[in-house]
Amino acid sequence: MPSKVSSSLKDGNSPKISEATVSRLPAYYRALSQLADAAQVRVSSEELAALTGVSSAMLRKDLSHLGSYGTRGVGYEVEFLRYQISREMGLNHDWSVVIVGVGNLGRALAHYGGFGSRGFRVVALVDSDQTLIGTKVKCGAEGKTVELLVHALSDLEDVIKETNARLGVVATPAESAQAVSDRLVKAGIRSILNFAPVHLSVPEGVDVRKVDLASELQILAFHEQRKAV
Amino acid sequence: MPSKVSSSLKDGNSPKISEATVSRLPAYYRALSQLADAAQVRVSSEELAALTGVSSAMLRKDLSHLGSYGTRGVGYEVEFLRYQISREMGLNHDWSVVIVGVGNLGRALAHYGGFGSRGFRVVALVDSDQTLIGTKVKCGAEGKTVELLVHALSDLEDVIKETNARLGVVATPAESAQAVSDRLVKAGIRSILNFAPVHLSVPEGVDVRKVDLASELQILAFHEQRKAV
DNA sequence: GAGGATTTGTGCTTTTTTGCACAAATGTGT
DNA sequence: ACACATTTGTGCAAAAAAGCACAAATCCTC
Repeated sequence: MPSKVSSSLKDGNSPKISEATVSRLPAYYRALSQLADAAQVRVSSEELAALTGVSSAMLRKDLSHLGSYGTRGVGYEVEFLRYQISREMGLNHDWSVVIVGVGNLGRALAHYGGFGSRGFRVVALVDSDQTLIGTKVKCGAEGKTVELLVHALSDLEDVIKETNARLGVVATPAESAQAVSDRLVKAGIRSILNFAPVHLSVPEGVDVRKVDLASELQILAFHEQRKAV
Repeated sequence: MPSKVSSSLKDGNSPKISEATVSRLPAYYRALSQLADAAQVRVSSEELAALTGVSSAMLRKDLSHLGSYGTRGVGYEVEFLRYQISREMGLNHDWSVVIVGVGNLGRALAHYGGFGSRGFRVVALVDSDQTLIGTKVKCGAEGKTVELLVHALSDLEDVIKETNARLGVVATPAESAQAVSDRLVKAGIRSILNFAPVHLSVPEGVDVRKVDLASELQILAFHEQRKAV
């Protein structure tokens, strides 16, 4: 409990880390994991920057916001830095994820191995399609697959309560996304990853990140068109 | 048709439109399509901003970069503005997409209906898995599904040449992503959408956009952790 | 056709993000 | 123990993005 004077910043122990930095931390974390797998002990800002596609100066500044974890003239200890980032981002414990919408995308997400290996566990699948409810879907990558029952959308609140899910993934059609989002929020979810191509309005205090596949292609198309002389 | 002098900007017809603006245009486009479907004729910056989750001032400034397509005191003509954006982004003609990697994610992307309806056509599937090569995979949403043959990775260059694909999607495991990217570039692809959790290095002139599902969850987890008091 | 109500387009300010350059700190070799 | 080669951490400058506020333009009513 922070009882100290909160300097001039928000609260006691969150030194306010910029959004741009936060969005790059996962890339650093991934690269460090890769280096650790290769049994590399130390890494320089230059090398880590190259692996993640940022400038070394930016990397150093980003990391400096977490603390002074490097050694001048030497570099960073791979394992130590990786741990510090994971701690800062709350990846030292698993996060439970509920996926709403078990269509093609929802199933692909459930299967996706990248989650499990990076601190996330899909604990529940929900859909409104009567032909899907009650069926079982394989979750997780090769290592440890689990079969999960598809629950009815009407049971959403109970499912969230029972599984203690903290993160919600919306993989429904655009039409139902806002309604699903509302129910997720009502059930206590305050962090949502939205794959539906609509903007979700949520109350203050709830975070939404949007992944819009078609938008990404459109942005590429825009630049591609400019290239053609 | 505005044939007037192009003010004092860069070159003849590319008035340099900021990256932040470009990244928001797809959202405007989608919202306008939605309004058009609902047969709405006019829209104010306030309304369109609400639909897309930006401030009305920012929306107006974004649109002003494309040209002066609104009418003061009235708003914007939905269809007209939609057309202007689609033209600016090159969505008035279809873009051919080749997907490399036909795993869970690749298949989900192939199925994904959002592409077809927004100017993109998946024209080729490629994989290195011998058990997949030669099989057929359904592409596109309900409306018009097409079955596509999965080609061998070794035929990548030919496939791209024959299908005239301009956009490449990398949906392979992290290990093979860089090699695939290199070959896409060598085959003439200059716009890549990367779903593999690695940074792709590409030569000057090639654009890469990255979609990292686990990263998105990690960013949410970071904020979620800060919420918990 | 004049006045009032809207709503866009944009100059200016503030904030955020990136980039540069170098001092401070560490290790090394003699 | 001392000069030297590295490499981090960071103050400051530049650039990009976001936000504010209001003049300009349009429509509507009487």
